[in-house]
Amino acid sequence: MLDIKIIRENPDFVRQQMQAVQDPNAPVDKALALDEERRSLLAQVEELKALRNSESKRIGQLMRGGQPQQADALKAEMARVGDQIKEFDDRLKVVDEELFDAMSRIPNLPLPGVPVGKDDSENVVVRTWGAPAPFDFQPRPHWEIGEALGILDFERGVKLSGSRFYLLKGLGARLQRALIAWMLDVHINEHGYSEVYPPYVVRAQTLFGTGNLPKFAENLYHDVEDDLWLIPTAEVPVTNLYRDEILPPGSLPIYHVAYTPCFRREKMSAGKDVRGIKRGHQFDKVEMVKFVEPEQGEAELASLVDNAEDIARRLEIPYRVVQMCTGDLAFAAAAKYDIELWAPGCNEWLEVSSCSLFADFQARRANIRYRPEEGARPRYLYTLNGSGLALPRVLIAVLETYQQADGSVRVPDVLVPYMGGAEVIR
RNA sequence: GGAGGGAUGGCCGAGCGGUCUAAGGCGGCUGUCUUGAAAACAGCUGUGGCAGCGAUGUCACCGGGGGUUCGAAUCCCUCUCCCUCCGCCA
Repeated sequence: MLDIKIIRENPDFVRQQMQAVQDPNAPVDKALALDEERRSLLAQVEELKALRNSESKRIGQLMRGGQPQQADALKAEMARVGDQIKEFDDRLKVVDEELFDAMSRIPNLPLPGVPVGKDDSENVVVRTWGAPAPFDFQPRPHWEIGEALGILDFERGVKLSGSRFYLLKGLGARLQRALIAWMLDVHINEHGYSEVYPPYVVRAQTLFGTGNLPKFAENLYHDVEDDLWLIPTAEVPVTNLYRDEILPPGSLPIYHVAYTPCFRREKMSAGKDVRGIKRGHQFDKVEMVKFVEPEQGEAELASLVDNAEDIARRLEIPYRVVQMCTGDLAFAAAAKYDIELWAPGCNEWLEVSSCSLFADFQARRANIRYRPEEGARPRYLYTLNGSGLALPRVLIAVLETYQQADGSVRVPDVLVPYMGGAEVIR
């Protein structure tokens, strides 16, 4: 959610930015009109309420002073004022709701440095690390490698849960567990994050705080009986940790890392990426979330991206970093970088991390503030998050990068201690 | 799942229709005293909206929402959460 004051004071700038993010129909002008109506109504109803407050006090005095006639006359008068107040309040409630709805549908403004572009074709590759090692055989895609090794089972996954579910077995399951444990350890021990184990099901209000509801409800699994929702990413519970709080001076920055499964219905991407384990309804992810002071936003984004890249570097898998142009920015993001691992078997770059700076957009929505110093007024903080990294795709990249001519897969050096010493999956 | 009890300011806690502009205490800040500190004493100490350059004014907020009333922390309805006991359970 944007600050209405920004729109009020720079309407032309905001309209122009809506063009840049390819959301020309964002209800900016509607919000402006509602804001004006709201303030006008407020001024009127508050004047009436001030009158009612003072006169009600006087009624009390008259009654105690034994002047019930005067009190009754005043009561009748205030009853009429009360009716007027009710009319204004009813109208104000409607206007408030409409304004909130309009504001909820206006996307974040991109940072000044974000390249302008209409869609993903104008995203910018900002750097590439490593070079694909040459193969002296034809590298195979992970679904072939995994099935041949007996560590991936698609058919039984479908039997249990339907399409887009699969099983990892034996050293495949262990490899994923090793990746999770190792990635968490790197972020905790070397990047300064503290680990969080959050609930995997949350209430609607929590999803609203991160912007997943109401706009993206169709991508979420929903338990109707208890009205709980399965999380689509750890970003949801972790960002909401400090919802409706004012963090005391000295709290920031806060870095959290969490491993959770993620659940997505993927109705919007039906038919895409059906092969392999690239896009399932359930996947695992290690997620980094930061709460920082506004002044540190961009520097924190840079270090967040580097923390994610570090995982790829340590795995010795070539990757590239792509900056989203204005037209491809997510709804809530002010700036966003993706990290893509090279997968030689499927012959494509796999998005394994998405690192975003939200500025105060989420903080405003979730009402997360901090007090810069003792006695100072609370300010909205800045939130950031990034995958570090998303699992099935890292698994794909490992299997395809480390595959050998005989169909076996070498275990990356950093993971061997987490694999009970196993150096090769065969 | 059953029965009962609760939710008030940073914390504890009073308040049960009008001086609530929320008692009192703790904590915090400032000042007096002191070489300094402690103690004592005095004052200050929530969040947000709107109007204003500002001083300031005004409104709202006692778990959330709705209602009764001239007037609600206080009465009524409803939801959420917490606690205690019983049952069940990894």
